[in-house]
Amino acid sequence: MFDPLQLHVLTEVARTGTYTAAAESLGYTQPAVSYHMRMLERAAGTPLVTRAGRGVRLTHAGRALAKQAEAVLAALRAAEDELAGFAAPGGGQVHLAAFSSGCVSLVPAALATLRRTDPELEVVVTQTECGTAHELLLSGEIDLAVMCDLVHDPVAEAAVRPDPRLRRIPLAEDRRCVLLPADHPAAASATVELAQLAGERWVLETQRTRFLAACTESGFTPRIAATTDDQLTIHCLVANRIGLAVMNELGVHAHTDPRVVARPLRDWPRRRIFALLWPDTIRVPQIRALADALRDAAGARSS
Amino acid sequence: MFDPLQLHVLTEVARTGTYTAAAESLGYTQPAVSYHMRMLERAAGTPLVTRAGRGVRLTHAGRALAKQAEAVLAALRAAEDELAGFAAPGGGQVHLAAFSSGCVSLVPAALATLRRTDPELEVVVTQTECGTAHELLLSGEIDLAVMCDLVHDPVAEAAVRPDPRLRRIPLAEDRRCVLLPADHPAAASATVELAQLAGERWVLETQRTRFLAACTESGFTPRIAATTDDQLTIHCLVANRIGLAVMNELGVHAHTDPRVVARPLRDWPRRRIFALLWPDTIRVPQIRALADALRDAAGARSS
DNA sequence: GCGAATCGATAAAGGAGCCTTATATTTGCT
DNA sequence: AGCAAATATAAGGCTCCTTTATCGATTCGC
Repeated sequence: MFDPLQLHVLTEVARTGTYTAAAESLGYTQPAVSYHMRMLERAAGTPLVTRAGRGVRLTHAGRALAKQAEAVLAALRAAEDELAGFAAPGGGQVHLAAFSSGCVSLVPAALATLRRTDPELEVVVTQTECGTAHELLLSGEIDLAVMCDLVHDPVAEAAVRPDPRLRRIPLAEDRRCVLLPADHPAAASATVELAQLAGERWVLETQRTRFLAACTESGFTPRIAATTDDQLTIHCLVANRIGLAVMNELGVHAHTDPRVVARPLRDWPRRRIFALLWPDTIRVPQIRALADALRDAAGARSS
Repeated sequence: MFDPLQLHVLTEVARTGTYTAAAESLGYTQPAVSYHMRMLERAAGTPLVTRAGRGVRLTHAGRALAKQAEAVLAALRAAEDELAGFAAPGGGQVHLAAFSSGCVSLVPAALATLRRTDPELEVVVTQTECGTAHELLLSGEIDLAVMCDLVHDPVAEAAVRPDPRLRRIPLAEDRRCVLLPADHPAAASATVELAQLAGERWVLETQRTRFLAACTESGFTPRIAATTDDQLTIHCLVANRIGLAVMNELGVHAHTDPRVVARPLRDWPRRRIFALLWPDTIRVPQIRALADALRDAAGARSS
């Protein structure tokens, strides 16, 4: 395998026509060029230059190799150019996957922070379920996953047990909230209890087994006013007093209607939000910056 | 500039997934791979791998660089492949230019020799006048020129005065011959004198000033039977007794008709045939082989 | 033609880089 | 918990690279 440094020397010799000029152009001394050309000729197995009066002439083999050398050096420059994007302080790419609620709250906040601190950093965001985010992290397609686990939820808990080799960065705890009109009596207290709201009408998502079970535990059966899975629709229905709703705390902040407030449910299992990554990748500045921004975003939200 | 050895290490790490396997594949020890990857990361300015349990994982920068590394290594392999043709013992190319008479005599003989001694060597032959061959040699487009100078010919001598930096390899001395039927009385002697042939009819080339002047010196004016510049036509005309002809010794051997013989003219200026090349290029095996073959061909012809 | 200047070749010495052996540390599997 | 496997680190030895100094060859100007 040819040494690209020597190939560079060859191209300079070809360009300038003398060893001395090539040496000056390369910042070397003339004997260094002489040495490298000799080594290159030994590697090539054939003379590459011949003395011609004061300077040197390239042989046919020398001209052919010089031409190939240009291609090699161009490929090396291309590699350097591409890596310059990664190595640039604050630049580069980082790949992130997050579940839906995280995408509308933590991720935008973190990206807003990064826009100030690392304006050149490009974050590639993918919205997926927690299970596929975990897969993507294992396969290396993403650098960081924002996930959640549902404490005491036997179904979901089995799905998102993270690989023990991965590192968790706790971000926030997500409380289940009741969405209710701002002038509702229960809005007066900081938290609410399900039993207080036994007589209300409800706007529910399709996935409602946990909620119904909790109502049963509290001794009532909820009256259903509407069913929708769209978070924004739920907000509007509550604002127009169609009924109350339950929603994850993270989703609450995505849409702020003055007529609607959210009050956490007391004694409800909390959802833990955390980032997941390979332990050593925190050394990569881009990943570190994103992880820090996520932590900041979560901290600002919880305060 | 990245070290291609380290880029090779990177591609092997990417392929195998572990340093140990990459080291074995490369014939190194594991610490050597570890060292090179560390150096490569320092050159790249960003982490390229992260530990993932027992093995390592490439970062996005690492994967990008590995991809570029493939291109660099491919370019290096291409350079090696191309040079293999030049470095192969006996293979490669050599570029030659020769004047017309040389092309039909010395060059074919030399190439026949090379076909035996260096069957893989490719000789690129260009037929040019001596002046342009000299130019091509100076510009480096050819490696070797077969030329002639006309002793005592003031016109031609000025045109082909070779650059003093070039080296001459004498090949042969070319005598001017008379072409005559085999049963002609003058064919009995080894050489002929122009005065013997005062009564003959002649087949002449367009360029005939030298010959006419010589006839005048010998005291007669030749009778012209035909005029042509084609060497083969001249041969045929002589064979069919249309007339006699004068021809350079080199051209005589291009066509052997049993009815025709050539006899050198006495007291006629000789043409010196020589090869011209840059002094150091004789180190190149291909050029050396061709020069030797030309010398052999000239020696065999003169004997 | 002859001397000065320029260019390449070579030798020796100092230093940097690279590979190895040996050992420690981390991780995964049973 | 303990063994196996993989990476990280340290130190030694060897090679390669660059420089300084000098010589030989060639060119160009007077």
